[in-house]
Amino acid sequence: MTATGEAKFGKGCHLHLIDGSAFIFRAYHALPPLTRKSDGLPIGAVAGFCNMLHRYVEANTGPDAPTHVAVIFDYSGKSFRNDLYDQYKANRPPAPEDLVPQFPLTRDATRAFNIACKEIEGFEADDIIATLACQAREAGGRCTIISSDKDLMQLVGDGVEMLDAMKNKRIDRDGVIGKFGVGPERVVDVQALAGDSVDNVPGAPGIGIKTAALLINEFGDLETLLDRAAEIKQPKRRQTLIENREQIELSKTLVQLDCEMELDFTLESLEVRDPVGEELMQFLAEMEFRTLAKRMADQLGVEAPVIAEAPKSESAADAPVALPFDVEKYRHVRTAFELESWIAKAHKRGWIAVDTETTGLNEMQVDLVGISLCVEAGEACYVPLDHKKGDADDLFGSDERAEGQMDLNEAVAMLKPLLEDPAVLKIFQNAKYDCKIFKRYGVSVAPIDDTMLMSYAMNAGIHNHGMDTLSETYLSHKPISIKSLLGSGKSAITFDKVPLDEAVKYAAEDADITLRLWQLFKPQLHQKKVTTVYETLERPLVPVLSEMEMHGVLVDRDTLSRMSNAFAQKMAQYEAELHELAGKPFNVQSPAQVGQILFEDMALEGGKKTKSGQWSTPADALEDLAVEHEFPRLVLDYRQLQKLKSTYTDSLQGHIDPDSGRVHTSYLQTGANTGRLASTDPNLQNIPVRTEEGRRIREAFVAAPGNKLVSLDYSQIELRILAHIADIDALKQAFRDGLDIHAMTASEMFDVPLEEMTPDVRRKAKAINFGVIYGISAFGLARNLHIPRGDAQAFITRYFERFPGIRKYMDDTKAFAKENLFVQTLFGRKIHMPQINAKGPHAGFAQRAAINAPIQGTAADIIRRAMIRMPDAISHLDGKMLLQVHDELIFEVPEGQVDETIAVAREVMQGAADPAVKLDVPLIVDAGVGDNWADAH
DNA sequence: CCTGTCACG
DNA sequence: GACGTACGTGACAGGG
Repeated sequence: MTATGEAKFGKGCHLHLIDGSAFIFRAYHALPPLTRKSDGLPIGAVAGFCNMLHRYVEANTGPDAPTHVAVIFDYSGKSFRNDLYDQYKANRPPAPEDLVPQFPLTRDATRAFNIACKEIEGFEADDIIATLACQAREAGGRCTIISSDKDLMQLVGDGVEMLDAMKNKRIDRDGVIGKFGVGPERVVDVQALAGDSVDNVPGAPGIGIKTAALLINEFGDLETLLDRAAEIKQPKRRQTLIENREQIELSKTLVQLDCEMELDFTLESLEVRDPVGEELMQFLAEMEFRTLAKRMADQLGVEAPVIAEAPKSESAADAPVALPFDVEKYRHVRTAFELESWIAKAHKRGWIAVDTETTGLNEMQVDLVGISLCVEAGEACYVPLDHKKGDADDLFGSDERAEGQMDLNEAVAMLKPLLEDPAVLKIFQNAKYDCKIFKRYGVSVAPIDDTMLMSYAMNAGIHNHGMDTLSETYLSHKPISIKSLLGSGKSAITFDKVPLDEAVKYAAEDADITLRLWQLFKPQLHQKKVTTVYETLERPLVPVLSEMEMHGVLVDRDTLSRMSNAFAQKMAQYEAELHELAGKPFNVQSPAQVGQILFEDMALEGGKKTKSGQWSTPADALEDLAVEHEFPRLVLDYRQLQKLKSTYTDSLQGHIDPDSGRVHTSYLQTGANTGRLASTDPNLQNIPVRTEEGRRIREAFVAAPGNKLVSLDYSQIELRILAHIADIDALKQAFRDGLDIHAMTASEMFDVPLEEMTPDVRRKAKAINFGVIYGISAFGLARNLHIPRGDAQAFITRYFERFPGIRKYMDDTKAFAKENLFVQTLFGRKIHMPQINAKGPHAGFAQRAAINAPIQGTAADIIRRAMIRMPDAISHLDGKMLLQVHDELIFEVPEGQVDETIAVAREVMQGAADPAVKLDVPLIVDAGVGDNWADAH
């Protein structure tokens, strides 16, 4: 646009009138709830508004460019129409909270672009537009109204046209007739009759645009129609028009635009002006619109302003002011027709947040109850599929299906193509759970994103990653608690018994939250530099773990049952002996009672109390007493059996799935801050191995007939990583030479040649090696080795003399943690250490954790990489990866494929760091084979 | 629901 | 100078 000089508006002039409110609302709904980085001011609508203005200016430079332009706004508050009819626009919901502060900013934006900006108290934008359009027409010029508001159609004709900027469609006289069935001059008549539910214009009840147009065309105009209403043949219509004459006439005054307003400016003053570079830049800089500022600066040939990157904020206090949550807006999808529109929306958008509701938490057993979906923040639905009828009289509920539900199979069949569509991203909170459920219903969901894993990649060590925590921390919104729906304890119900209206709110909210978290987290992954961690270590692990868990491991119930009986017998025997020794019956399982007998009745020395004032009786304390007394020895033996029986032989039987006959653990991908997995329900990562009696429990973990269990484990992986990270030449060389690393350490420390090494010296060195990994302390080492603290300190001092690089690593790591509040693995995983600068007794704790985390975490990353590559690597074989125990992978393999599987899997594991990290030490994997886990290990 | 204890890497 | 300490997990029992 170029300035044309001051001249009278007239023939050859072309006025553009932009409906500002329409721009604002379109901008608001088109963009996510963006906020100004520096202070959290919502600016999404302003950003969209500016982009639209910019696009508008760009599009209007040709020969048909406007000579005059103005953006017209509604004056906030009531207009003269409210004086005529107090219900006018009364059912309009108030503007969204985060939009309100943006209204004045859009005026500023308009002025910054050097475009005339007009609003007048007591009038709506439409009236100003009408007045200006009429003036332009009378002066012999043209006028284009940029709006899609149908109220403005009454102005079209004689050089006035409308332009729907969204669809880039011009509306002329014919367009109006197409829409209203009458010419522009009669549009008010039709509107007066048809009314408008959006603006709350009453009109004539029962008469819509079609009928209104018919009547107006028959009678010519509204006044004639009302005067001759008695002639109308249809009795209903006749009666309506006669009875509602006053209301219809009022409606006409409401829809009739005012063309004769007094304006305090002239058409000429609206002449197109070029933007003033400095003013525009100042505004864009204030708003912190970097991209647009740069683009406009280039176009105008001025310097782009420097806009400082605001410090990244993480707490709820400066979280973005988002769209408020409104459970009333969530939809209950009852029919295939309705579901279809949500599916179409997802295809169009390219992503969808999904959440499943089920009858429980065990993915292998529970039934699907419903599915919630969300494509746009604040717009979510729930598709109930198998809810039961609530029945207040029946304590046990009813098995009858509730009304208002789609058929489950039909819904799943409709969703399957979407959930499997490689072009549509499916967003979950804890994807593994939902993917396993869908898998059981024949749907293989892909590709996925997972807000829980995103949070874990970004914030491990800062908070947990459950939906409640994430929602409260980042969205400042406390979700509906599942407890409030299900209750707790014995009287808890399952989700299929939850009334549909409550279920809709809860379930849809979960999908809404998931989508909003995703919108927030996705760009943050880059900012926090953990995209690679998320993309290569977290997301691809989901399908791998899903498959392992669903496959499960075969556990022999009879073996466990026999062991339980044997344990029970022995325990009864021990218990009798203990009661005898105590001289009275007591509960052996109660540490308090055991402590009382030991330290009060028997008056043994050295008893310590716990924080809560009870006698403390941990195993190592009893171990010391057991040297001289029978009672503590028996308590220890009893406790061991009790542990084995209750935690393993008894409870594992309860975890055998009745359908598969196998045990399906669940891995928590975000359970350990270091990157390790955790295993629950049951925990298969702590099956006994250290004692002979405990190890026999592993005999119950067996291979299916014709198969073997194969175990592959990394040898000394953490020490190898320490040697690499701390860059200790002697250790690295020892690993390259395949030496016994503990013996080598002992040799270095105690000046004993390798060939003269005694087991006891080696044992001490081994303890020190582990101590180093854990962030060694004299106290810890002393306790572990049962030696005086002074001796332990001497060992440590000696160790650091021999391996000064280790001390340097420890100091450097601590310093890095204190400076950055996190430490990192070799693969870029961040483990946050918020306590690292704490004073007092916590200080040492956090420092040792900081030393350990990069080592443990790097090992965890390596085995994750191996697991992610494993399914493809062994896809030509029939064996399956079943379990992971931190440095060990367990497979079930057909007998004939054992050797080949070991060869392939070993290769994958030993090469798992490549090519991302080139380790200075080799990774070595040991393998074992057997009919059960005890033999395979 | 919290604490103590103990199983694993 | 005293304090309290090996790192990371989960499950179970007892006891309020």
